[in-house]
Amino acid sequence: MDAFFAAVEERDRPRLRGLPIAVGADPKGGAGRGIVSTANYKAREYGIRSALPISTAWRYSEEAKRAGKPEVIFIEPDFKKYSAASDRIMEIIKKAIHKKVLLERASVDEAYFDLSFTNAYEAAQKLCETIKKEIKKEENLTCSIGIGPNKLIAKIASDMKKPDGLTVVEEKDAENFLEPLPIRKIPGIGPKTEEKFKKLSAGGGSSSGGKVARVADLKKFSEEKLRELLGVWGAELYRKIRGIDDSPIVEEYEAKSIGEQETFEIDSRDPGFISARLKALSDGVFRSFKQSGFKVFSTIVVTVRFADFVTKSRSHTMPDPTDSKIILEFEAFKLLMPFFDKRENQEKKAIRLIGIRVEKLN
DNA sequence: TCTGGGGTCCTAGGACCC
DNA sequence: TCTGGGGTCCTAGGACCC
Repeated sequence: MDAFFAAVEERDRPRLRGLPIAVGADPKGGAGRGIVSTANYKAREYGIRSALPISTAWRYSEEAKRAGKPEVIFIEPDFKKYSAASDRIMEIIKKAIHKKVLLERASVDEAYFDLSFTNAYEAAQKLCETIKKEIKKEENLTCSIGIGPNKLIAKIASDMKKPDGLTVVEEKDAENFLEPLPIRKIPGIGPKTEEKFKKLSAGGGSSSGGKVARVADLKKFSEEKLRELLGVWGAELYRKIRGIDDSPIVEEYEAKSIGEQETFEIDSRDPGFISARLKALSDGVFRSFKQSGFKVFSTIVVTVRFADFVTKSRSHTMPDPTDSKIILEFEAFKLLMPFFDKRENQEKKAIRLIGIRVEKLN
């Protein structure tokens, strides 16, 4: 889906049509914590995009206002609404593919489906055009679709002509399609890996060659070299940049963990306050755990992020799996305690965030 | 710029077992 | 005397994705 959360809000509030919209944390007049979840395309012209601190987005909006442009509309996310829209969109796709093939809901606004039953790229394209039209008609939302020989190519293709795009990359063109792309376009290459390669020369150590910026540059590395640089993931990457991906479409998968975390409005050193928040988070996690249908959990993880963003976690695996809310709270509290201790927290740093998560679910 | 909240997967060291 | 090799589980941290 294109700018999904923002698009839903814009759709539901006709008076906002055409205005810059940022869905995310409450900006609180520039003092808000948190980030932008989704910016619509108008807001992107202001430099506002996903993951931008909401305080920065607020500043950009103020600057635009002074320049005589419309100010940004800030909206807090309504996940229930997006999830309901997502459900309806998935139904539209299911209907279009006759329920006979696999549909993987990769996230609230992203899905993979197997179009090989169409037997030809042209027919697949036709079907996707129908799906786009149907989503536009039923939900008044646009999406961008990529068609390719595997999930990797399809995903990258879907991003090529946003918004409202449809991109087809046939198997024979896959390698040529990838070569000119910045390496960041490969799912799994994030900011750190991009930086790492920027510092390397494209010759894989040889003196010639510029920086490794594009997939074509990455292809000069041997599989062994990529493995050395990135471990197991390096070997996968070697195949990915050649357009090879045999990951299957997975209809449903089981959760491996359930957790909640919370960034405080103001960093805190108050054990009473922090413990109370931990209890509230435990309650929430326990509720989700119960709803999930799992019967027991074995491991509890408590996370603490300090004011300087240094993040620590402590975990405990119990000898016997449990379904007890009391045990969850008690063990979480035991894991949190050391962070109030002088030895663990020598400078008595204030705490910015705490989180709790349960794992080893059964 | 000053960094959310929900997750997944990988790595590396240490304990422990045979 | 001073010590193998294979494997699993636990813990903590880090990178990444939407």
